[in-house]
Amino acid sequence: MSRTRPTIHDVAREAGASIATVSRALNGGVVSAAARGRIEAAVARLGYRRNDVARGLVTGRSGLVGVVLPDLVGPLYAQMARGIEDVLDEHGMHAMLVTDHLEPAAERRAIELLRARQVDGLVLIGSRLQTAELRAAAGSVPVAHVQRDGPDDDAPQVRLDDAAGVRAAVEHLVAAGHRRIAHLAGTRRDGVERREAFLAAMAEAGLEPGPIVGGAFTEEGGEAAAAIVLEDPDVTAVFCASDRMAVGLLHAAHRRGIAVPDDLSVVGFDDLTWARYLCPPLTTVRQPGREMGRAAARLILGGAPDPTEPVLRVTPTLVVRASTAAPRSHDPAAPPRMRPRPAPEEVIAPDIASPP
Amino acid sequence: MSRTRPTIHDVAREAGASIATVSRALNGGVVSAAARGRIEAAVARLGYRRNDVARGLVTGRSGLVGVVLPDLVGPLYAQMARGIEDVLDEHGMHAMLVTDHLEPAAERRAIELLRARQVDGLVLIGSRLQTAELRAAAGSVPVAHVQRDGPDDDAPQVRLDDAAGVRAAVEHLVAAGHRRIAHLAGTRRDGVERREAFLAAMAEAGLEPGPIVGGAFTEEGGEAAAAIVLEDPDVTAVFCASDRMAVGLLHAAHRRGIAVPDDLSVVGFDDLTWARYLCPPLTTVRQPGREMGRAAARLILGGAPDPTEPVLRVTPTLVVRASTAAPRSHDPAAPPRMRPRPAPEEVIAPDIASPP
DNA sequence: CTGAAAGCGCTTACAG
DNA sequence: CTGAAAGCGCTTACAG
Repeated sequence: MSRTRPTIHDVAREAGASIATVSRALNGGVVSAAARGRIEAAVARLGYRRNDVARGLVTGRSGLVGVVLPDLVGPLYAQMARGIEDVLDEHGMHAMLVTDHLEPAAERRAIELLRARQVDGLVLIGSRLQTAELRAAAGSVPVAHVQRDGPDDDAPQVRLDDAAGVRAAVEHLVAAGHRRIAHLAGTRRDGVERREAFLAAMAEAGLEPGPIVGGAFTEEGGEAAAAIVLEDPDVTAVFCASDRMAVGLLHAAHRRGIAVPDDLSVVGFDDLTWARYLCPPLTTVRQPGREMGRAAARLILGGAPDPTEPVLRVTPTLVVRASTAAPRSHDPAAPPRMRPRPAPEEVIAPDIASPP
Repeated sequence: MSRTRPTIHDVAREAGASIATVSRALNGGVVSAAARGRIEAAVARLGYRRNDVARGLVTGRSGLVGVVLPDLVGPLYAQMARGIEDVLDEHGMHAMLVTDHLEPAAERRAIELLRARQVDGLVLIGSRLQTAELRAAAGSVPVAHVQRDGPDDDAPQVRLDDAAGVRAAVEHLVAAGHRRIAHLAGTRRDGVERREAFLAAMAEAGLEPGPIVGGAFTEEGGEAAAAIVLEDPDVTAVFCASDRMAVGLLHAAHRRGIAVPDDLSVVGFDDLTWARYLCPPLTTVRQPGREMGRAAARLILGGAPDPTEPVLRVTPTLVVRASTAAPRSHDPAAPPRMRPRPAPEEVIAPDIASPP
């Protein structure tokens, strides 16, 4: 049992062939049946495995696609990564994932690190880099974007059809009878696009938009924005630019004794895995992360992108659950809308002793 | 603008030095200040980046740790991955993540793929492989396990102190006044260990264990198991081996009109990110995934493991939320426990047309 | 402090 | 069908 792993030379010696012949046998080249047999036997006997790093050095292809994404813990990006892996797998390639936590400096570092590892392509999720910064970091490595946050250029990208999703959400609320609809808007690029789509959809419905409050795409952002929106007593529905903001809104509403959906209808955006478990289960626009990942991987593998239309749009789906309903009729005799409840308690046990 | 990336030879020529000197300059070796200056200028001018693949070939170290994990979409494993990256980062190393979706064949493939990429170590999360299978696949690459599902051997591993978590959960329920406590048990190894810990904790409390039903660690598994457990009218509390099972139980209880926590207290296990958003927010045992990942990475980087005690135990925390309360007193005049409610509706909009 | 040379483990024309 | 040779981009003793 040698300490060091067998190389192609060991196989060649064991099989009585040259390393060139072993290499050909290993890669499906033309080799006599006899030689192939001896080589396969030697490989098995030695437990030989090809060193893909050395191979990549000479072929100039690593078989790796670098993926930089904000994080893995939010289910959406993880689903995108899964979609990328789906199609890479079909091509015998693999993904190398690096997170940047939405920091441009970290994104640049991630790209350079991936480049140093000789990735054959790069999928950037939610990239914030400008065209020039990106060119400097990625050099000549092919890049495909998913829901790019920075400005477009001719790099191929897949985007959600945000406008279609927003329109479906607004139409759903309008059809239910809502007239004054507020919006919790995100400050990132897709948040801005959703906000514009919200305004367009409201105009299309012949309605004045309700209050619009911007914030981070997070629970806290949603809670802060909700505090403002809920001041307006005529608002009967809120469209949130993300599920996480919707959670914050749900909290704020609960705290103020506003019942969802009886007093207030709420629509989210993304359909994160837990959206169906919320209280009440959230009506939301589903972002098909896995498919978006698949599409991006195909853009990378597909070779030259179509320069006339580098944007591939993916269509979202409205999922109707229990957080939306018809507005309560404006009966002045109806019970007051605000009846404060205590905040939900959460206690973390100070300590659990391990057994000694 | 050359089509091909500059190599160390280009830098050497540009700087009027040998590639050996350039290499030393790049790696912090002894180099005259003058040479260093010329080399740095040349690197900047050419936009040179070291090829880490070539470097790895000669140094025999890739700077990569392979991580194989069940999936990325469940937040727990993603958190473990994040913890691994935390400490790898501190050492200038990186993780390469491959998912196996709980399939042993996929796990073996993942390990071999990672080995072909010359990873310097392997972190296996929830590995199901036997000692011999693992040895065959991993060869001489150092391995550290997290919550290994297969049998132990002398490979270093980090495990949750499942028993301590279970004990805290049971003590919490007993202290609240519960006497008949059921258990939804998982069938994986940690599920079995939690089940045994449940029996031990009940015995310690001087109580008969309530019904114990096994199932998969999933929402469906929980729902199926719940159907059986809820047949027992004396059960006032259920301890679930995972949060996902608890979700299934919550659904089943809701469908039967059993109020949580008024009629039934529920405790989960894991504290997945959304556990706090459940209806009601779930009391659960928090599994510190990120810390477990950190610990595993340290095990890999730390060199020789301690063969006398290869298991590193991590302590969980009980998080008390709103799904547990004192049992309702057994007043025969109390309203009946069962009042069926309609299942929550979920409708997926058939289609959203994209703009043409 | 510096450079020529060997070598990491492979693939790929090029002759035979 | 097969092998000797060159080379992928780097690092590292070894002399100087």
